[in-house]
Amino acid sequence: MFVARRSAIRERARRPTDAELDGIPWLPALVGEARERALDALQVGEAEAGDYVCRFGRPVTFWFGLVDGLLKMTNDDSSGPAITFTGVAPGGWFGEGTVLKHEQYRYNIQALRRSLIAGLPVDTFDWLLDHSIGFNRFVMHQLNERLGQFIAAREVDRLTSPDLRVARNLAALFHPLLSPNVGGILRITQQELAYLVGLSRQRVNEALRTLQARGWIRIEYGGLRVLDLQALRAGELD
DNA sequence: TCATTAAATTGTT
DNA sequence: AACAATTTAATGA
Repeated sequence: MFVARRSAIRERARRPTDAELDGIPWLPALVGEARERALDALQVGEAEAGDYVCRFGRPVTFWFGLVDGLLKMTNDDSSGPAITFTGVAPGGWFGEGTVLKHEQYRYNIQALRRSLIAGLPVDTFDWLLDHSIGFNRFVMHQLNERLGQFIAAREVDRLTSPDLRVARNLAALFHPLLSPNVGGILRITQQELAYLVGLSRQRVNEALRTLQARGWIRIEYGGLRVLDLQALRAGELD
């Protein structure tokens, strides 16, 4: 329903299971009718690596969240090279800005690996905004945090040290509020991280070893473990 | 459950 | 970019 490969739409949306619902961080904030409406309207769909969840210029149909997998948010690459803005880890929801204004999507969301996407239709989103204080609180908090993210991203872009850029990007992926479900371990390959940060895999590999030597992370097969989130977010090297 | 094989990921040049 | 080494996943007895 809402996952497209190239231009073909694949129709495979279904109702979320209980386990998948547990991965939706704003659901506990809803009570009564609001909760019922949300449960009734929520859909989930699979996205293969490389699939687009939403594309630049398309009309807004859903507010999206990531249940499992990894996504990246990029700009429109029709007039230049693609630039990755940020990664989305499980538990993260995105697009509320454009959903609020009923505009077109201003970016692409692409799956970096097989992912499970949840979608809330815009009309349900609107209704919840009008009727649920808990929902408003979540969205407002989310907007505020995202603003902080973009300000921080400008600092990260200025960093000359690849090691620090990798560190800050990891910290962003681990953001506890936008990604509440990533407790301690982040399953991301060095190749994926390279795409995300905009460095070669070799350089990312080297950076990760530096960070590991510092005791900030521990490299594991197919992912890594964050040992010192505070250092990744603000720590200095040398 | 274990051994074998294929696939994915990491480490190096 | 290519290659080798390592780890995981899949398969079948």
